[in-house]
Amino acid sequence: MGLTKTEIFTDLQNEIALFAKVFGHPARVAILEHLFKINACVCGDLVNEIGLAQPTISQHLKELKHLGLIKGNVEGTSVCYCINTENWAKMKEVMLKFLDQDLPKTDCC
Amino acid sequence: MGLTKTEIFTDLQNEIALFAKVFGHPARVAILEHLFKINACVCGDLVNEIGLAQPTISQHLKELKHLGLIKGNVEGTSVCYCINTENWAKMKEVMLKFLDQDLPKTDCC
DNA sequence: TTATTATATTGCAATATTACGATTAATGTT
DNA sequence: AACATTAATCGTAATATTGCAATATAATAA
Repeated sequence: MGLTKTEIFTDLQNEIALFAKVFGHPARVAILEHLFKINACVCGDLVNEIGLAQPTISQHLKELKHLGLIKGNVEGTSVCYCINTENWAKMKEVMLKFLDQDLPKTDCC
Repeated sequence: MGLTKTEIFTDLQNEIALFAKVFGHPARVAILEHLFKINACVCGDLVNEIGLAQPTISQHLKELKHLGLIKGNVEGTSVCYCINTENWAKMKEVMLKFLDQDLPKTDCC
């Protein structure tokens, strides 16, 4: 059906999946890495930086913004993007708790 | 097109996206959490534990196994699954490096 | 051998995602 | 006002994902 049955999972499980999903495309990974590298607002050059068409980048930015991981600020004709550090920290906390599970080294099978 | 242009991204960006993608579904998150909680091989009861049909669970397990995050061990008529701790640690390293980027608190926009 | 049990595979329908051309909207420039 | 620039939105085609019924496979039990 292509329709995820979110209702049978916990809120936390769905939240983890939503965050993970947004990282599940290399373009969005690249966008975020660029924003971290530049460490400032980036206006415009994301389309040049990543090799995808402008509407495609715009779509990826929308998803990142929708989850609150980046902020967009209108600056004249262009829009400047940067990491939303507060929300990034919140996301990180959730994801680290999930990833940081550990088991004794003894594999059972 | 629905076809991710992996060739324009770095290997690392694609690797991060692949790991993230597999976490991008709550059923797979739930399966992993269960395996960590039980802390042993789990035979059979994953279908009961998660509320999805057997073929669906089997498909999710296949994806997790394909990325090397879990192991399956045939035990009579059933198959027992557990976390592949080595590969989990490797994945964690990659993902932590990506998530653990930090910026000064001063938001630019 | 025949049945039983447990899991995998196949096939398919419904929905989601990715990508981009064309267009629109908003602002700045002349 | 007319034009230029930049980014968002719309529409659409191609592909991917999700979920499950039906079936196949594999091991054990009777």
